[in-house]
Amino acid sequence: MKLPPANSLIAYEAAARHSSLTLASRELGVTHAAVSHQIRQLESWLGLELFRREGRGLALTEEGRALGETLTDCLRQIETRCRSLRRAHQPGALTIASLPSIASRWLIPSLPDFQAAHPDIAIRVVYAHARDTLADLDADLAIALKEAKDPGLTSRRLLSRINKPVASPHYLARSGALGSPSEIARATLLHDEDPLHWLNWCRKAGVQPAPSMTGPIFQDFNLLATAVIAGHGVALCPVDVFAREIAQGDLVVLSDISILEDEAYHLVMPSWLPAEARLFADWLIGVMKSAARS
Amino acid sequence: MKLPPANSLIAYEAAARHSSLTLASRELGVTHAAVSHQIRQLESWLGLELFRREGRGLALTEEGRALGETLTDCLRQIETRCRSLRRAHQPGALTIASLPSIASRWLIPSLPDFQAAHPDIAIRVVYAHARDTLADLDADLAIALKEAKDPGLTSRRLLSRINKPVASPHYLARSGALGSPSEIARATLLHDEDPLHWLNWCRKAGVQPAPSMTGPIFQDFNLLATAVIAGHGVALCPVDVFAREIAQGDLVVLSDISILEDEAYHLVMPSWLPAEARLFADWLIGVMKSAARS
DNA sequence: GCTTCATGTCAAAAAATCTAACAATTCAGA
DNA sequence: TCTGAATTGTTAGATTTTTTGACATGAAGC
Repeated sequence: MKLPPANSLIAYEAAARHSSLTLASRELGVTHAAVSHQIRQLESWLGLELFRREGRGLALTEEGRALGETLTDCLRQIETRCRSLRRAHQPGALTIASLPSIASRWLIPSLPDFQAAHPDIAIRVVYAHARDTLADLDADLAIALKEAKDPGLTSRRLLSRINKPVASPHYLARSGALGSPSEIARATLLHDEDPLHWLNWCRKAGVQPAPSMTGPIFQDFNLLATAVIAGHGVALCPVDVFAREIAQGDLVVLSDISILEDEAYHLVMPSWLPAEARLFADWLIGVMKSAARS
Repeated sequence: MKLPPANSLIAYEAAARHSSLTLASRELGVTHAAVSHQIRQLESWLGLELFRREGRGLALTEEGRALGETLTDCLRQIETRCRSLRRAHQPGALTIASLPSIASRWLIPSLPDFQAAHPDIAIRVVYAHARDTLADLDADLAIALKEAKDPGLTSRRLLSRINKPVASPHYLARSGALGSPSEIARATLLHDEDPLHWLNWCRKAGVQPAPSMTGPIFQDFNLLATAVIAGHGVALCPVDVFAREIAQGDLVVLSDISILEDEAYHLVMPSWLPAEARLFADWLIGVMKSAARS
């Protein structure tokens, strides 16, 4: 294998990603002069221009863009691998990043079972948001909405994200039965961060959204969950996530008209996993499977 | 992005690939001590052992193997990209590595058309063997038997490799018509490097291979081609490669019993191509397509 | 036209990498 | 069991590379 000087590749990758020597130098913790040198070195090794210097600011050439993409891809992959190895060495410590909904409804309640079976593995759970990637989170495993396409990462489907309107029996007792979409649309609608969800549902159900569309908006999904279980109104919830509450009659599904039926919750992890993490991943998938059966 | 020292990764990759510091140091053109240093550095950055030192020789730990694989993959990808960029800069010079059969039957005969349309692009054709990879060949494009699975490489199917028995009209005039498999099996069989091909064909046709199975063996496919056209005997040839000769009656297909019907010739290239190379690739695919139609 | 921001350049300083020589270990064969 | 060849480990010092800091240059915005 005959590669350009490795450090020049690192420097170039950062510079290409930022389209800026200054930002790259800041990221790398060196001066801009150092980055400039490294890039010169790479350019002279390749015998071509990677940037067009345009006074203030850099513009990537076509070749530069191509190289930058490859480098970003590959380095990110290497970074992911190094991270997971590094953590793997902390014996028996495991960090799981999870969307709040799955964390509070599935992960935390089931965790004691896992702990009982593997008391030597220390589990740490951190919140993840929909946009976070595994690398950002500094976690061994992530529960996310999107499958990872990055090579070096593997995804396993956990639960469907299919959303239907649900309410508590208490609320229904007060409001009267909500049989039809138009009755639902006139109820107190509880929103998560994205008010478009109810709007989409109404459109799909073919009903006019009522003025009360401007119901309470809950930043955290778990606040919404608490509110709907407490009987504050009707919420659009992923029914698989609330399978237990629905089975026990604490929540009632009001309609089979659904949104987000094509999305799903996924477990995202590096393709190579240390033993503890693999153990945990298999266990979690098992929990979800048996839950889906029941 | 937070990566270990880049040079230590390069050194480790080579050491892991060879399972040897000495071989790695030779590849990198440094002393073994230097490689040893780099690997120590990487190990201490990661906080784990990558090798178990076993007296003479190294044994990779599980973590070491995992990291080594990722690194080899990624670095190879980067190398391919750098190579193609480097060559891209040689203005208008294009190297095509081709299997001898395609080179002499399709590439060389069609090349004048391309040259006429693009007189400024200098084409260099080199021989490739079935086992060579694009990176080994130092070429912009390769015509090979296998699709490239390496990310960063793209493959396009060119021609089927389906092989059938063919002979020249002269030979048939001398030998009499060869209508049945058993008659073919008793003819003078011309072999390429792999005598198993005729054996497989006989098995498929349900006939006993004759003692004359020990016919002439031609190292280079083009020698075989010359021999069969000159009327020396019957050869198993990829009919698509000889489409022109067959259409003009210089070769006659003796049977529809075929071997290698699932294999194909492919054009293998980096996913990103300089303009000239892309031009050539599109042209070549066009030539093959129009040939297949006629 | 002046200021600001970003990159380019250079020599000197700092840091890293590498080498050379020797030690230690293993393996194969005498 | 001994010996020699092959391989890795270790160290201090030499070498090379990288980085810095200070200043220069050029473009965009006011």
